[in-house]
Amino acid sequence: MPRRKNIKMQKPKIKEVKEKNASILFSRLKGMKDILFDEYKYWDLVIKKATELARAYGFRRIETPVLENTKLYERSTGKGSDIVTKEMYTFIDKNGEKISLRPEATPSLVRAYIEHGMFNLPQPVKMFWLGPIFRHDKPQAGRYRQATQFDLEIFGEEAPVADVLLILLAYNFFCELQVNVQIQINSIGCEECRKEYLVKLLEFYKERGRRSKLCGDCKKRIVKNPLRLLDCKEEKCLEAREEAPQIVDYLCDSCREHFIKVLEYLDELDINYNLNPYLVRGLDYYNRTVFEIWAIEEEGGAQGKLALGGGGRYDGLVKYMGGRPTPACGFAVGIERTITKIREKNIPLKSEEGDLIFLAQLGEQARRKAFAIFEELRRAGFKVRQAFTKDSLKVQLEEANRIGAKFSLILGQKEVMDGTILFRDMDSGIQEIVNQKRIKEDIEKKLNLNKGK
RNA sequence: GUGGCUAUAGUACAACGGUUAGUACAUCGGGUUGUGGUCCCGAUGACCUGGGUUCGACUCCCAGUAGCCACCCCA
Repeated sequence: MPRRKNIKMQKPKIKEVKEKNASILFSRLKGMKDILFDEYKYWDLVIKKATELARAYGFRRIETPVLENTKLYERSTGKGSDIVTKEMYTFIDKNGEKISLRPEATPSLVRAYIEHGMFNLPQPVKMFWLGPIFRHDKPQAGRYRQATQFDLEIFGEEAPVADVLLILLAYNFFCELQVNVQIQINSIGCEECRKEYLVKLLEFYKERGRRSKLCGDCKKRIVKNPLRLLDCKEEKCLEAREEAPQIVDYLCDSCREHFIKVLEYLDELDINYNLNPYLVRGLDYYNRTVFEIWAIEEEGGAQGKLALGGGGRYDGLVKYMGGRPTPACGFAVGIERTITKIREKNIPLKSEEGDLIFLAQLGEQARRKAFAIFEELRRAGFKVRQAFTKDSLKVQLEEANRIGAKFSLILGQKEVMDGTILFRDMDSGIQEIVNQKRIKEDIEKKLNLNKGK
């Protein structure tokens, strides 16, 4: 027993599982998830939709390494952000370099834009990205330590259309997957107007002792990151917030104009949005337009403002990261959360597979022959399935039934002898004997007949 | 980091302070030797770990661990 204690202390993540023969198995790490067979149909659907839409809007795919230098995130995501201070998987590489598993996509994409001289490409550069991100957060509903994001970025376009294009794409993504969402949108202005606003905001909180009524966190925020005061969900803070000045009233002329344009487009496109003066985002690099995509609760679900995606404009980041001054904006969608929503709605998914044909065999000789037939049919483009590891016909037909095969081809000793094969209709159970040479033509004919029904 | 709830076969759930811990689905095998979907029969398979209370704990208590959920934050 003391032996086990030692193991536990050295490798706290390894969980022992008792088994008959006392072998040790390893279980998943906290917050990590296996995607099993049945769930994959949702992934296929969502990823296909994401890729299709991104291409339709002129975005091109890019992938970046899972590991990056930690400094990349410290500089872009922000040294003060929660992501960098407490959620990153960071460790020292064998060569002494401090590296991190990517907690989000944007920094890598900014890096790639600069590193590959993409400012020499025709602007704007529109890219999409699909892959895992890692955050050492405490897992709960819709939150994993490894999550998958669908991310889009537009570099080199200052016009409000770029913001709108992203929102439109995101919105369509969810609509077409039949997930009801609402866009939450706000503008947090540029450095100039935000500065002015923050002065007003602080004044407001100092008045009438409002400050003393805030929750502990907010008392810290007031010094460190006052914008986030608007974000707090504590009741007393919500109360104080009610009469607080709103940033939209303090935007400078160009920021206001930009924001109004965005909203005008959204109105015209009939996108369901909510102008949310309290929406600010946690990452340091945003300016002007910020938005989140919230799932609309189906029924009675009082709370649950689960963000399915979020993004905004970050005009200063590329320059800050060492590139040329380049306006940019982007957004990310959480794939796992999207899938959760789709599953909640119980929308029946059509299976991607078409008409399946099952090839059964009986006896060693038949099995050899069946291999050849299988290859021939497969190469001809038929969707043939088999269970060559099984001997009994009963088991094979069970399998055929399980996968929903339209027809089964049965090849036994007798059929091998006289060059025929049995053709069984799985719905009716009617069988006929067919010449092996005519299999393909016959399948074709039957499948067509079947469609006619 | 803070708080709440839970812990029984692969999955979903039961039960009990005491002797063979049930049920459903799944899995495997059978219902005469070459025929699936229904039905019938059978088999495999579980009490998170440690301590305490007790004559006796899967059951009660405590701790640990894990999972779920909420806060925080976010996708």
